[in-house]
Amino acid sequence: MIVSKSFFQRKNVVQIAKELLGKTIATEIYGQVTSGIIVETEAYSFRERGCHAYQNRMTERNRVMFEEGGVAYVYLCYGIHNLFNIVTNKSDKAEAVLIRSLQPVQGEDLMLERMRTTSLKRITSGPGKLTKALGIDRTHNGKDLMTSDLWIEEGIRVAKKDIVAVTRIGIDYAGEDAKLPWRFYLNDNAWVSKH
DNA sequence: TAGAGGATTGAT
DNA sequence: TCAATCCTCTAC
Repeated sequence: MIVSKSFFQRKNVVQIAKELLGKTIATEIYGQVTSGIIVETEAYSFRERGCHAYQNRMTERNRVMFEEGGVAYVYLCYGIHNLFNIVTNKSDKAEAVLIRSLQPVQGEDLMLERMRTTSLKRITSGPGKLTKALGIDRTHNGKDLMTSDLWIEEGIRVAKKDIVAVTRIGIDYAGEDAKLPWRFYLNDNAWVSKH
């Protein structure tokens, strides 16, 4: 079952980041489906410095963060990697959840081909890697997540005790906000990004 | 319009 | 520990 817009348009981005663990993200490109279970996420809000939209600063890049929840925010990081976020909350409340790691479910062969490797190990364990494995790039920026080529589905049930909350990665510049425990992952899951 | 740097990754 | 790599943002 596809996750509906109302799920993403709720106010609490941290809660949504937690609840996304266990759900499935899928793409269909040239008729070929690849998908994976979300095992690691991070929350971002206009209220804190780690966020591109901190203090409601809108730029050409982060414009879609100000749209209604349920669309994709994809941007290029370090000139090399596409990072995939799900925009949440109502319009003009710029919040999003970064998807950091997946556990492959469907289309493994195609993922291996895209990653130019023969081992499934760690193939989607990292925000830059999972976009490449699923074929997500900036052409998906602003796309509605209920469409036929990029969507979120219900997945596995996750127990609260299996969710670990820690600080986010790569936002040292955010000062005190870098200490927020807004990164979530499934305990003991082999597909979580290393760090 | 130039210059700096980044929500990363993989090799050394 | 460091380079790859290029787009975005800021300041001039």
